[in-house]
This record gives sequence, structure tokens and C-alpha cells, in this order.
Amino acid sequence: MKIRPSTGFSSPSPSFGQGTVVVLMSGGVDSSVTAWLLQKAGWHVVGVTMKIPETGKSPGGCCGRDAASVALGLGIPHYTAFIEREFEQLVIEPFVESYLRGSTPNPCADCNALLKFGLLWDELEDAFGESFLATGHYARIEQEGENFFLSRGKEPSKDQSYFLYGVARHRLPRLLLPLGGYSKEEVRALAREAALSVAEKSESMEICFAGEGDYRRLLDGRSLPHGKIVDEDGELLGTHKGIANYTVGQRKGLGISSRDGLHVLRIDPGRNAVVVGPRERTFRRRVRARNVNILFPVPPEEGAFLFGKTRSRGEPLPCDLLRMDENVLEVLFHEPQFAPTPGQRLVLYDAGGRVAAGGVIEYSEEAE
RNA sequence: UGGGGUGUAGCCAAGCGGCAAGGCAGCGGACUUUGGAUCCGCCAUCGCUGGUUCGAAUCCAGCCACCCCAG
Repeated sequence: MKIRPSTGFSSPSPSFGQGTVVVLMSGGVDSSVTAWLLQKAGWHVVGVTMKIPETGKSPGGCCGRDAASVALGLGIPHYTAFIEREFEQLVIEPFVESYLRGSTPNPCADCNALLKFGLLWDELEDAFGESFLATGHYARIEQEGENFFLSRGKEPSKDQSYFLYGVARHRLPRLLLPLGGYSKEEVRALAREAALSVAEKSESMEICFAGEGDYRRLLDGRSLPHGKIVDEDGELLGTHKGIANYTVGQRKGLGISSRDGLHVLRIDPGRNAVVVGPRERTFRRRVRARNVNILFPVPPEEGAFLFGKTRSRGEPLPCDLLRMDENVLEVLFHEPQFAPTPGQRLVLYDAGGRVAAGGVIEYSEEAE
């Protein structure tokens, strides 16, 4: 990984020094407003944009250019972090592997945990010394005594804490998320107030590295053997186009007509089969996750009443903690959850919306 | 080639003389810093050919196709 001043910017400073915050700028509205807000608050702001691999039709360099021009407008230094290789290894490869294994990856969560707030932050500190890091995520950092917490953004529908659960706890004191207290509308208004060139830019969505087409293109070249689509009794219902094209809970694209519609209940990589059934059969109460990251200074005890999410959308819902340690996170939801999906994340919150811990879902069952 | 039955969109399926329900699948849009979900919208002139009728998917005739029973 190399971090260099972006074209048109002066040579690197030897160190950032006190009062410096590095803002990860994507070139979008949110991170641009983030930089502006922090600058207004008196921080010495340095912009950094990650250069990720260009796949397919992804708009080459457009975002880096936007970010640089915003930085120029704000009069702040701007650097480009060339992380193509790291991104490939830490995000794209696991992404592909996950699909091939029959699970559903969450590249954004990986990118945050492993790259932005992992490798990149390490690298920044190596190069420029300890500094604060900020992003335009809709989530908040709360301080209570000497403890820091990651918590939900003010606007529930925009909250992105789900994607951030993987940040190492020791990073929280130096992480700044200034947008967490604003609504999307307010941020948009701030962008106009600041006369940012990207103020009217539309929301980005979909996988950043997949480009125009859908993610399946990234699996091109891999052999995706077709196989059977069966119901829970093993009855053959149809043919699938390779396990990697499906995800638990999926309804569209099965091509099978039935009385009420079918959803993927589970994917069986061993038999190269996709098991489908009616919607009500997708619900699960007990969910177990691995690769746990605990954010609370003291993990809640077994039996603790928490709120969990098994997917990015939707509100955290009541559950009881069955187990939480570095290896396993397991909960029992009060109400059955729609299709908890292996590979997606289980993120737990306390009643105050603070992230207690999270992990990668590996298994779920109806109840018990 | 005797008897009986069926024939409505890719699939299932309402309708029984008055301008073709619904579901599934599919397509399109909305939502969304992952996937999926969800929501909204679109999607047939009724096997064919004649006839009866102001008017037929609905009645009649012939033909075709498929299914069942019997040979």
C-alpha cells in the first residue's frame, strides 16, 4: 500500500501533528460534508481517498477526482491510498469465496473492519503518526467516563452502525463520525450551505467494486455448476444456475411457480443444492455467529436482554444473549427473524442503541 | 378412431350470454454504502373454424390436441 499526495497537491508532510484528523473521502456528499464540518470545528483536516481496483465498467477515477476537488475547495491536503492489492485480498477474494461456499458475503462490513479501520489506519499511523480518523458514516461515537461506544445514528432509517461493528474497540477513542447526529436532509442542506461541488450528487449504492452489472460478474470465470432446487422433502422442483447466484431468503429468480411463492431456505454446498420452501419456513429464533468483535468494555452476561440485527435493514429486535466471547456469539430472538443468512452479520445493541458486539452468522435454527 | 373427460397468459386457476378474478413465475420502477427482502406498476381476448345472438370464453356444430376407461 502506498499513500501519496493526490495529483495537484503538494508533497507530503512528515507528520500530521496535533489536532489532525484524517477524513476518508469517497467523493460523495457525506464524506465531503464530514470534512467540511470538522474543518469548521477547528480540526486540521487531511483528506484521504482509497484507490480500489477498477472492475468492469466502474467509473474510472471519478470519485477520487471528486474527492480531490472537494479537498481543493476546502484548502486541505489530499492523499490517495493505493490499496488495490489489499482490497483484492481482504475484500474481493473473501467475497468470491463466500459465494462459492454457499454463503452471502458482506463486503462493506469487511472493508470497514479490515481495510478502512484496519490496515489503512495502521498504515496512516505508520506514515504520519497517531491521528484521528473520520468517515461519513451515519453512526455515533459516545463517550462515557473513559469508555467509548459505537452507537446508532440519529436517523434510524439511515443508521449504518451495522456495517461498522467490526471496528477494533481500541480504535473508538480516535474515531470521529460527525454525521451520526444529522439526518440525511440536514447533511444535504449542509452540503449546499458549504457550496460543495458534490452537493447534489446522488446516493451511491450497490457494491462499490462491482461496477455497473451485478455482482455475479465477479464470479465469471469460476465454474458454477448448475444443480438441483429441491423442497424440504427433497422433491426436485427445478434447476439452479450455480449456488453462488442465490442467497438465503431470496425469492426472485428461482423461476419456479408455486402457490404462494418460494424462498431459499438454505444452500447445501455439499450436494450443490438449493433448498426452497414457503416464506414461513425461513424464520429463525436462534442465531449463532463467529469471528466475533466485542465493542463493549465488559461483555454482557449470558441471559442479557439485548437487541439484534441479522441484516442491515430494519430495527434491532429483542433477543436474549446465550453466549458472547471471542469465538462465538449466540442469541435467541424473542420473535422469529426472517431468513438469518450465513455470511451476513449479527450485530447486538443495548437498549440505548450502543453496539455491544457483532459477528458473522454461520448458523440459525427455528427455535429451541 | 367404442365410451367418457379436458383444452383460459410460462405455470396453477376463477368465470356458466354482457366489454377476461387471483396467485406463482417474469419484466420495470421505488427503497438500499452488501446480498436478499419489501413496496408499486406492467403482463391474455379465452385450442381452431363456422353458427346462434344486439352481444359468447361462456350456447350449438365440425375439426384438432391431450387425458382416462374400454378394446
